[in-house]
Amino acid sequence: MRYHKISDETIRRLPVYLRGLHVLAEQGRERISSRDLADFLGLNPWQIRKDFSYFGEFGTRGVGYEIKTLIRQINKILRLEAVNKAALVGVGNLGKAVLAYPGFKMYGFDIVAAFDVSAGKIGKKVKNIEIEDASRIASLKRRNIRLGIIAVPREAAQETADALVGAGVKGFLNFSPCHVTVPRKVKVITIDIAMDLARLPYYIPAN
Amino acid sequence: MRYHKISDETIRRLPVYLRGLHVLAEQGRERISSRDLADFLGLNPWQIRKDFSYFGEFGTRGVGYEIKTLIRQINKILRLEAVNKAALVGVGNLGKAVLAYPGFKMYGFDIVAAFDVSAGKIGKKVKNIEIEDASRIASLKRRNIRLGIIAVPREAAQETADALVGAGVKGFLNFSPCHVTVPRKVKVITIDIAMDLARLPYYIPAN
DNA sequence: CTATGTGAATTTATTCACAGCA
DNA sequence: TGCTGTGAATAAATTCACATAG
Repeated sequence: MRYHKISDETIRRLPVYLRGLHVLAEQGRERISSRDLADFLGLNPWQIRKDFSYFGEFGTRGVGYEIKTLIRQINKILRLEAVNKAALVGVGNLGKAVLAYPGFKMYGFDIVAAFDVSAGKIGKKVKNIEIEDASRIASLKRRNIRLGIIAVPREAAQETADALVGAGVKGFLNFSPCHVTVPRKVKVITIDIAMDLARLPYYIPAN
Repeated sequence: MRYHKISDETIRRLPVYLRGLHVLAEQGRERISSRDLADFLGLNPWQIRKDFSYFGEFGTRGVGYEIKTLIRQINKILRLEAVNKAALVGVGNLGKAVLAYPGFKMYGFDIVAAFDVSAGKIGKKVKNIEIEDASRIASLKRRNIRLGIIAVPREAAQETADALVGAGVKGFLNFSPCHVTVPRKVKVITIDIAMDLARLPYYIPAN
């Protein structure tokens, strides 16, 4: 294997592989071929082999890939080996759903703090996490929390992002439907569920 | 302008443009240049001009684009001109957040039905929508609902997808963390919020 | 004989650079 | 002069095809 910078598209697919591999591991499966994995994930075998080849040779010719090895390697590439602590800002409907979402654990995420501006929510507990005043976001720095999740109304998104960046947060998921400006070094991934729905009618025949 | 099949990447960006243009329109702005729009959205001007050029010439050289015209044209391309009715399956935490999410209205979506399997939920109302028994999904056919949103646990995702397809649903958002198999003609867009969070640590410097 | 790993070919997407219109 | 619209150039991603290892 030669050196390659792993492309963003490959990085985007790694969690997809990881998700599928975890399901297969739970089912007690130990090995899988690129073809079977492709069928399971709805992708194609070349893509999978090419992606895997970017970060090493883990398969056995004539046999396939060992699932545990793959999981370990992908976790390593994505830096998911240690637990990643994250903070949520905005405990509305979406924020609560995020707190309750069971899927983060598989990737080693732990949401350990939650903030809101509403006096009615501050001090209450949701999923065993006490909601703190959003003005205390700065405390994330000494708590060594480097990931954030923004689930506030659009108008408050930029100031929330600024506060998180000020608190030393290095990357966050932004559920607010707008672009937020951050320093070059900070990574933002924006999710807008309505936007994804919005391109569905395009793909549907007129009648 | 010559004929071009509009690429999937361009289609993916159209809702982003739409979202920004709506905000600008609300602010009372009437015209905008590709450069200013690019700054506002965190994209670059060439991309925007190229994308717009795929479906017509709407700008005025030396001036820019009229916001209302752009909104109308993008809505037309994405088939968002008429109201699109949608049905939700799975009224858990995420499902409730989806029902309460205000962002769908901008794109002309109206969630008009909700289903769940839990006896404790059936018959109750959430956001003015009565939760129906999931076994009644077939009724979507005569109600002429062609879009679905799946927010059920992974184990139930495939059977839910099958039920929706059986009820004539042509496309759906899948929030369940797995691939679902559907006929060629049906479009599925999968959103897994944990997967997006999972690629964040990769982009964050080790320390 | 099977399934990986990977250069090469192809396709697709982005960026550039500038002609042309207001 | 300012900004659009778009071919051409570049870059990136996907797909193929097959040599190679077990």
